[in-house]
Amino acid sequence: MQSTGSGLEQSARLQDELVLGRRKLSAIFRDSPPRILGAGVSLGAACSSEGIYQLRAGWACKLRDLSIGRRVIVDVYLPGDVIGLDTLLCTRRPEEILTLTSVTVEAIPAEEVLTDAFSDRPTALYIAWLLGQRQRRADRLLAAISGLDARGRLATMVLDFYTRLQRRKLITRSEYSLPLTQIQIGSYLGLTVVHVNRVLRALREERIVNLEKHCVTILDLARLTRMARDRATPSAMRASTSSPTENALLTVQAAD
Amino acid sequence: MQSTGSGLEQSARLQDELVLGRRKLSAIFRDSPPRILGAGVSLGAACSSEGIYQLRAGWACKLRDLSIGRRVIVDVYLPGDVIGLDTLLCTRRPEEILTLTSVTVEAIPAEEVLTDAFSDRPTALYIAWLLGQRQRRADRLLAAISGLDARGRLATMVLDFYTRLQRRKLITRSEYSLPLTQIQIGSYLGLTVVHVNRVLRALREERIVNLEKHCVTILDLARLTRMARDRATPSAMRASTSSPTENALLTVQAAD
DNA sequence: CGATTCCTTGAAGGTTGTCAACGTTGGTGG
DNA sequence: CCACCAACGTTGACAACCTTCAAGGAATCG
Repeated sequence: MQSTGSGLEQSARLQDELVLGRRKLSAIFRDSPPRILGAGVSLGAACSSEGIYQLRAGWACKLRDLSIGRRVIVDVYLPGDVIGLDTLLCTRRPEEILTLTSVTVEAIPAEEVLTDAFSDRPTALYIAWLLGQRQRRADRLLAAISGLDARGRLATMVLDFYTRLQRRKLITRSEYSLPLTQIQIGSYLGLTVVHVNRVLRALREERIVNLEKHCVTILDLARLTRMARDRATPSAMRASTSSPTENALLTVQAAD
Repeated sequence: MQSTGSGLEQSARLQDELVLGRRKLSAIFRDSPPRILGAGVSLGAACSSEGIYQLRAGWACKLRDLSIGRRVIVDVYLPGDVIGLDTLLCTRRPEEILTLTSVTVEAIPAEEVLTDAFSDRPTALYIAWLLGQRQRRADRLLAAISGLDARGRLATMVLDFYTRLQRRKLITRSEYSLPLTQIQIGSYLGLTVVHVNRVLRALREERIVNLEKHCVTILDLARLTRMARDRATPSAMRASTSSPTENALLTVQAAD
């Protein structure tokens, strides 16, 4: 607000409201009986009614068709994630969610979300926050696929799941279970199975990260982080000494 | 849904509410004086207060850092688009929006969005719809970059802007102005300038699409659409005759 | 145990990136 | 008006990365 000094106070109130919204949404979720589904089934087919879901246990992913017969994984959901908010208000194209493991989910029918959740300000705010969070995940993945090579993408993925699991207190050590097959990893990162396999072997031999039998062990967090940031290009150091003509996007930014 | 017959009626009411929400949000936007900015400036720097924006004219894009010195374009905004909703509730990391042309924008300060917009149900619904729309844009781009070669990505981009402009009645013929430089196109599609240039020349020579001097002319819509769907792989036709062992993601889907 | 999927590895080839150089454009100031 | 400069566009040669194709081994499930 324009009234000076209220910034911090408002920010704290926003936090409180978001926490309240989360509690309220969780309460609605708990009203529905939790369902248990096997691995490799479609959420839409399993739960007849449209709506949103929350994973209580297990992993799932969102698929998107490229053409007939070709589909890509565009998002991966971990325990605790809320699924389906982004397509709730989209009339056409029902989203396709696939379970990666056996899962337990709670669901809220679409109508109930519209009537109950959006009428309540804190809940609506929390939903918007969840949507923003999913968007940031998508942007991060997009940037990784668009700008990094296979090693960088794999490093990004491993670190992303690592931090998300850690933030939810689902792991403590630098080791976690990754239910994706190599085929699915390839579909998620825009690579072929063959190449995923090769790069994983290289990372294991270099003792950076071990990914075997659906189990990830981070061996060298520092190098892994560096790989997810920089591209392994020999000319990277030349950037500092490069002539006054630099990258355009950089230049425009520098003009700021 | 479970109450018979009310499905259609509810869906119609939802549409009405979204239209109402759009009108209300537009009204708030119009309360602010429109600003005119030059090309290549940061929205955040130009408008001191945090908040959301609506483009009335001109193009802009959202940048994301990969590492120091490397940034990619993760979204492109056209006239009419609302910007900044996804980071509104994200405390850290102010987003970086860059104008691609000179633009006129209207802004709503963050506090005002939180107090006014979210307290009103239709407006909150419309904001959620906008967030979902942006998410679908991101997913589409992600799928294209992850699964298509350079030709397919360029085709997807050209078609995407085409349909978005058309839907807003900003163009009628199959021709529009594209303010992105080839460098920026590369940054958006995960390609280098050199390669973007080569592929554009090929597409021009094949009389599929002409992209020159920031002006796009679609010459063969059918082939362009096909390129954005399928990957130009000689083995694509083998899929139909391929052995019982198909792609895993396909199989899981077929099991549904 | 068979069957299916997944994992693994090699060889070959295509797509894309890198490097380097030059042409083009648009803006600025002498 | 022209020279100059910076950013952008264009092209060629070469290398790196990644995919495709093929085949065999390992794991999983009924």
